[in-house]
Amino acid sequence: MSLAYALLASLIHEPKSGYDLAKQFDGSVGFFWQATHQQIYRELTKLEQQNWIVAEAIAQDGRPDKKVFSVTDLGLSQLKTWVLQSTNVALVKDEFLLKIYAGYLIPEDAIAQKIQEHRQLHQQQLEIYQAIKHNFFECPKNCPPKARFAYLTLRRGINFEQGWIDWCNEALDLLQDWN
Amino acid sequence: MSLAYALLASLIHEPKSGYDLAKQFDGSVGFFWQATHQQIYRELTKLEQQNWIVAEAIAQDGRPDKKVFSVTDLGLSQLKTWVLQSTNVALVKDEFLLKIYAGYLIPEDAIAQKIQEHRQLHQQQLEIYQAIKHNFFECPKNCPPKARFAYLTLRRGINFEQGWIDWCNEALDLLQDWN
DNA sequence: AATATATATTCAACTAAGTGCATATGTCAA
DNA sequence: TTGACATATGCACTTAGTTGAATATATATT
Repeated sequence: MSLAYALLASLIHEPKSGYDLAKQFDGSVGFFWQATHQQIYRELTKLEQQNWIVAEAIAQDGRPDKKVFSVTDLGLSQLKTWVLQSTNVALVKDEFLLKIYAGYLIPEDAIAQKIQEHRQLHQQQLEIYQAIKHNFFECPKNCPPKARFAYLTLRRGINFEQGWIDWCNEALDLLQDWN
Repeated sequence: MSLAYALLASLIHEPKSGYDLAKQFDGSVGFFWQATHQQIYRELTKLEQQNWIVAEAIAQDGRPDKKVFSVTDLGLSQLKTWVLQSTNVALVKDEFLLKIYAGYLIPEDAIAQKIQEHRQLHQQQLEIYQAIKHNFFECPKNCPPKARFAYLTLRRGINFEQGWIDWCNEALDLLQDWN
């Protein structure tokens, strides 16, 4: 359902093939929406039938042909309508928190180790975001509007990862404190 | 897949009926895992067949009978095994961020309003979490281990909501600044 | 007396999403 | 010259999740 709009948002940013979309949408939309290539090709077929997007066959020398999709006027107006609609807060579905909740069932050093591993994963993601920030958004004020809004989502990514790291540190302190 | 373990984690905390589980699992697991009552009853049937849980029929005066499920030894060991397994970082799927990403397509005051609405929703959730904290976790050090781990998940909820509120404030400032 | 709300469970049908495999073409390196 | 990797797309199957309704009992409200 939202996948359609995620694809439109990515394609309007810049036209691309299903293959390109599958590679994490473009390393940008992919941070807050993902889908397998199966889902993407299926959805693209649907969107093309509805005339929300059009395909252009591009012959490539060497590589197989690709179909580059662009958003139509109809697709653009559908996307705008959707963006303006009210949005519910996304539900959190997090296996890790489920495991923390049941953490009293396993040895304490095992749970501490899990938290440390988790912190490292978020640390890595934070570094990715910070690299993007320094490479592309040194001065977001000078960026065109399109990039500014992408920057806002990046800020949320940084905020999110830092939040996890802070929580991991706090949780490890509390575990120690409780001993 | 994880639903099974979410149910086990909730049932081991305290045995309950499908109906109880459906009411947001118990206002606790429900903050980081959700399912409809359909999904829950279906999964409970499966878990009972596998002998991971057992049902006890409770006759109630007035109300219809209910089946109260408890986790078996087999179920407990399965849950423990699962908790110890490695966990990937949960993928973020967030419609709101998708809309922010495409925010340059709509008028700026419309997007600012969306951010304000979003901030209010997170503010409300934060207040819920803080009320739980003050009512049940005034002194988590004195709580039994089971409650301590629930407290850790609550801390993450507070951290998460505060993170969103901070981001909303920052985003609104940036939008103003860019004008 | 009728309506709404809450408890408690289940069936059927559907859509969305994910896994695995199949099929092409071509590059590059061992 | 075989094997690994990257591009590029698609089908079939399975599982996960949603929607809508049906069934049953009891309390509270209007």
